[in-house]
Amino acid sequence: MGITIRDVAAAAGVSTATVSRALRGLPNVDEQTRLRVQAIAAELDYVISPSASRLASGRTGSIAVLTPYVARWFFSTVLSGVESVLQHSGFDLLLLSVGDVASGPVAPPLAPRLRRRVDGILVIALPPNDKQLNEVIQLDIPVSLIGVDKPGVSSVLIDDVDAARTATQHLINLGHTRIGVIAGTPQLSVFTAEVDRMRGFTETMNAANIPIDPMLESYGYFTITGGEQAMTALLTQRNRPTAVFALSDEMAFGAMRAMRRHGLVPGQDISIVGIDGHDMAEYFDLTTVAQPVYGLGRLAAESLVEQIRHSAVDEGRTVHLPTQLVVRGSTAPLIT
Amino acid sequence: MGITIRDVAAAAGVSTATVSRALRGLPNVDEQTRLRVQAIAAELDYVISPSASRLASGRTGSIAVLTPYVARWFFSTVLSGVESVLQHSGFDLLLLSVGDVASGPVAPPLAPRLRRRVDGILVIALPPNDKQLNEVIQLDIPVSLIGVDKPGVSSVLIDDVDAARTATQHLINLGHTRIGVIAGTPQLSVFTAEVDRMRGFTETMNAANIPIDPMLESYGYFTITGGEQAMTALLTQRNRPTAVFALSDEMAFGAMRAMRRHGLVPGQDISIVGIDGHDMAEYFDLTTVAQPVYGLGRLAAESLVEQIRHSAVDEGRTVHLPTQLVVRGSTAPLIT
DNA sequence: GGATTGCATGTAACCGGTTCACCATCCCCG
DNA sequence: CGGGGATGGTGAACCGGTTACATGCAATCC
Repeated sequence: MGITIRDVAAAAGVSTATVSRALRGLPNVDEQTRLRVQAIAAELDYVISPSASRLASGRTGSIAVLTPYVARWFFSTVLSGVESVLQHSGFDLLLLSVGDVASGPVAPPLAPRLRRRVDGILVIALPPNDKQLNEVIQLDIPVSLIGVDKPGVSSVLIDDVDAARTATQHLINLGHTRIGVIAGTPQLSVFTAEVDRMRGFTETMNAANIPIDPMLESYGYFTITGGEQAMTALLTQRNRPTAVFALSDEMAFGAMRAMRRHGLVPGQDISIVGIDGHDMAEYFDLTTVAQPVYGLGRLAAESLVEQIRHSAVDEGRTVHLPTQLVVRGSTAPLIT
Repeated sequence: MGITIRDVAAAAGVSTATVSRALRGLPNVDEQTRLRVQAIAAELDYVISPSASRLASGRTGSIAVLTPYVARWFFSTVLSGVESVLQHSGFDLLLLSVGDVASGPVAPPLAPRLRRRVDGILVIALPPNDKQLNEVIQLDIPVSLIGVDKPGVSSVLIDDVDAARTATQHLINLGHTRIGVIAGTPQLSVFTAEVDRMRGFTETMNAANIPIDPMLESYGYFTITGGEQAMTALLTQRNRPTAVFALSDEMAFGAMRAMRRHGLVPGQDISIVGIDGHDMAEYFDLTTVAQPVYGLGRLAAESLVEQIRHSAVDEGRTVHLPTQLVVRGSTAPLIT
């Protein structure tokens, strides 16, 4: 039903081979011819058939984005960055949600949904030992990870140790010594970010010769309500912290709410700092170590596209993007 | 390089035609044969080539989702619902962001990115007269809208007039008569939701014989900071409202912040109600008329898939999903 | 001046499925 | 027992591009 390349070729008085070359900007086409072909293609409202092109060339022109959540801030923001790049790259963006938590009881297996279907895969923050992630890596398609690190696979993320160091040092610089921490889970999860952020905290405390009170460690499971409960636990200590480092902004939000419930004003009675640079952090006046989430997505997409275009086997390069301490009202000097 | 249907056919001792039918569950295949073919296909780790299949069949097996924003709550939540359906439907989900605001100065034209490329299109909350939306509708591909209404195009959304009625009536029932409203824009935008919600407000006020004070109408442009400014404007009136209806939850969040800045406690000093059922509404203890955002995405995806499968020309059906008033601490009876 | 090189273009064999026309059985029934 | 239908299966012509190879021709080289 549609216009085919043969129609264009006939109208232009050339062969289909020439049309194909002309429209794709390949060399060895006379500039005059190219212009004529382009003009006729436009006039005929010709659109190349992706299926035919893919079948013949073996390239799919698509990149898959795998994410455990579609609607959560971090993930959707990364996705947004990815999309902004792919939009102009000529690659189609296939969105797949994965992971146990995601929709539906049992997600269909990934391999058939990816093989012969995409030229590259971007994975957002799947734990480095995730079963599905390993499945994807076996596929022998270029893969780039976002927000996690895994040996042998290229990835884009922040230096989480450093980010935690910055946050902790900020509290120390303000004169705090009784510093609580809202971690993720009691037994450090397999997640690199969590492990690294805890390490940054510990290292910095040690370097400053400040004792870490195990009673001031609480767990917020990276959710708002978790953070609220964790802070509540900290507040019921006989000897409260004067400052708290939350491993993520969302947990910090919850913590701030807990403070208010207890009649405390964040930044005034207790200082709190988070990590992430969440959209709402400004609204909450939360001091945070911001990571360029959108930028992570952009950079990962850009480098994957390059990798595919040049079929460069950029295997395993890890790129760290810089973070930035954003000081707001939730942290203040210790009043003695 | 990959295994082709011919390999499977050879191994099973049948023709490619039979393999094709067997694997796709078409009739006229002996059950024994089907099982044998399936077993061999599995054993050979055969994956059908989508490009070849698409080229031959003319079906693309893909659905495009067009959205002006990827990372905003409403849009990403709808997207999540859509994804949860498509994941099990066998359709690939192509994500395209569109609209002026989106990434990049000039978005590439849509038609070439959609024609011959998708079997159906889902559009999230594009204004009904949007240029790109009209462009998409011209394409003669099944289209379903989410969150907006447009004559002749099927759509899934809530009854915005009714939602606003519910919110307003809730305030009236609590005894309030001096009711402010935080609208979107001064000149009602082309957006149906905005127009309808204002209508619901006006109608309900009129029905209750409560005068609408033009001084108590303010504009928040559907953003948090906009809502904050709008509320600030209302608070600087000589005669403050005792209750405020915000057309969206995000504007309500901003409004609540403005209240706190003025030393007022939402629900105690001034009641406020929003519309949306935003994720954070519970956190803010905001009374709201919740819409099933995730469900909108699911339903739209399901009906589009059905439409494509049966090539039913379900032209123009509008489905309204129910909303629910969720009463929280931000609204309370008027204290006289 | 004949051979070589380089460029623009044409020819046609793919890519890997889908599907239509057609055939062979086998069964049922008058 | 012969004809009419199902049923299960085959062969091959597509689908619409891409690309290796061949060709023609003018410019360049020794």
